Amino acid sequence: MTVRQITVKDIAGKLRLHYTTVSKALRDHPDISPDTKHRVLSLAKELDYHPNSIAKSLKKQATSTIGIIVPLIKNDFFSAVISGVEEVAYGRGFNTVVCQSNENSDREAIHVRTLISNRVDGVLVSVAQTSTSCDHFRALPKQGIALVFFDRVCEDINTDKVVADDFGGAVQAVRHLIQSGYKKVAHIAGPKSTSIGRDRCKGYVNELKQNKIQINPEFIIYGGLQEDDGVVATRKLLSSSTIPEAIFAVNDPVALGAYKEIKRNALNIPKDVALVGFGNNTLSSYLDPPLTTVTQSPYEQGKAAANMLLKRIENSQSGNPSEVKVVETKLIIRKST
Amino acid sequence: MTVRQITVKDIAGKLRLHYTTVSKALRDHPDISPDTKHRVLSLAKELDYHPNSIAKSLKKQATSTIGIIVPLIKNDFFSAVISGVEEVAYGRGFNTVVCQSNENSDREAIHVRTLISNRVDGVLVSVAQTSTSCDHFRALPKQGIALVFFDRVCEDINTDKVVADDFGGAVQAVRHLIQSGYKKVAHIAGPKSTSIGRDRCKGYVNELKQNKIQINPEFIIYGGLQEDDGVVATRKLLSSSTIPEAIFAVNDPVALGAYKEIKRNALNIPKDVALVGFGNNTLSSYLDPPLTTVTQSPYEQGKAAANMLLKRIENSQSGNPSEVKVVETKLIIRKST
DNA sequence: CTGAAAGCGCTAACAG
DNA sequence: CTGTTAGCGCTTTCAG
Repeated sequence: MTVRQITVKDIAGKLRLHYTTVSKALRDHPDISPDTKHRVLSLAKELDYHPNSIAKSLKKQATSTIGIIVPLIKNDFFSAVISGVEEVAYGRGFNTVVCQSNENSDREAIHVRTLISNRVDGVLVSVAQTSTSCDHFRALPKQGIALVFFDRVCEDINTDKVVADDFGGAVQAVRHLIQSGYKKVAHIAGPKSTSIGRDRCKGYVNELKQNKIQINPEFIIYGGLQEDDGVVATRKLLSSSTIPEAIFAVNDPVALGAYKEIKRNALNIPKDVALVGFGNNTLSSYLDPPLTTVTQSPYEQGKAAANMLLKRIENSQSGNPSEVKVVETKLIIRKST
Repeated sequence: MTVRQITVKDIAGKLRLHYTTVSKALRDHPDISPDTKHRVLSLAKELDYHPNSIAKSLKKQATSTIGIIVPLIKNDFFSAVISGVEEVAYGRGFNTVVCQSNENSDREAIHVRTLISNRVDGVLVSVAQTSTSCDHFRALPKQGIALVFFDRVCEDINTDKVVADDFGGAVQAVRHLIQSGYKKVAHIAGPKSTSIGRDRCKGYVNELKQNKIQINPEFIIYGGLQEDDGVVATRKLLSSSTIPEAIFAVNDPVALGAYKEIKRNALNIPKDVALVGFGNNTLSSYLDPPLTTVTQSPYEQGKAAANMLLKRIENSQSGNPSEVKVVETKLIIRKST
């Protein structure tokens, strides 16, 4: 007993009209008389007619759908970005499809392929940390699909981007540590393959130099972007010959790992080791002590990215040069420093 | 310079074959000779052919896509459910579309309509707290679209469901409080319109009765499911004539609100007021003191719900009676009690 | 104002 | 083994 869904033909049949007439009436086309429009509309409601957007998309060669690829939705930075994107997309009649890469490059490539097959009109992406190459994204522009990166971007692909001021945020964080009197400041850095990893590390190095502090290579530990990576890096730092007085972590999940490992060693934050994160994830304000960190307005980033993408979609012919939007960051000082 | 995407016809033209032959070759149909298959496949790769799933779906009258409607993805209970759903959906060749209701019944109804228009094969939903009526979901089964509820379910719609043992979990939580010596146990209850609100409240009432403790109506405060609701309810409890010795909150976000309000009043948890949540959200283990709560295996719930849904989709004709799967809950005792 | 015809890209049934 | 034909549900163009 498969239920066949109602189509324009069904309603045309009952009304003894041609189905194209019905189609026009449903779309409020000026051709059609108010009377027939009314009859069509009321029968449509009565029969519970739902237009088939599959068919419409096929005909129109456009789906009014955008894809969003993020590493992990449970990271509340990304959840907030998604909400921002939805806000503007829905407001302009677009739908969204959210895809998680799980920080996995292969999964990411599969999502790209699926989104192309589903003929989305545009894609927003924040790159997985295991994606050393960005080649799998090139298919998008090649297929005429708009592409905007946010947060973790691919520098060697020439498209619009939205990023936080990663360099500036890192500078603020490190400056605050130095001004608070910490001399031996270490950095748990993100993967060199990610833009945020590189830029935040540059900010760290730059600010130390500004303060004429010698860069100690043992104080820069490279790793991933998750909690576990913070644990591992901190273990290394705490077992080295000179223990740092303060740690600047590439992001809040990593800072959380550091936090746990520092506590596990029965050390006091900030007396023994001060700690700064990046991202202002919800969790950070609940730690004991609450974490000093850098906000990066994820909701605004999401809205900005969606607006850029829709602009590209709506005038796809224009070859405007690509834009990079940088959103402000701000240091939030709490008790961990 | 709109880029037209490659179709079967393009590759057929270059190979001087009929496009249906190409279509079959692409799908590895036994009709086609290995030689032509090979030529087709390699040209497809060379031209960067991406099959148009829109067209395929239209023809097949099936999209291999399931929709998931959740209140808020930033709640990590739901993020974890989504991951579980994705795990099984991807494994069986299905795609997912994640929709947030933002706890808003109207938004939820819009999502339902959009999903129907997009002809998804099935929908998974956890109901928004403002949805007092479930009527907007009835269109789904009526249109022949499979429907499975999880976590927050609609009891008056006859479909498959996956729920935690809400009653049992509440009983465990309250029993633990009583056994720990707390006599005056209050409950911050969820909306009566939600299944979790009702069932957890029943568990609370039941366990008090089991212990011959008089139910004090002033100790049951009804509210929503978010942090703010916990704040408001706690304010009420703390300003009443008799202050409770312990609070059982309907879920972790509400418990978090309670936690904040208790601390704001400079009261000690658990000495002045003990606190139990429900859900084991990530945050709960980081509070000070860490929160005693009830786990409900969100990842497993997601997998179970997806499996039930796919089973319905794959044998849509069979009118098997609807199933309700109950997943175990377990009390996690931390320092807040 | 309404109807007819064509086509979006694909698959399925049937013919050669 | 390959080709032909028809059609999924809709929109668009052109006739009536």
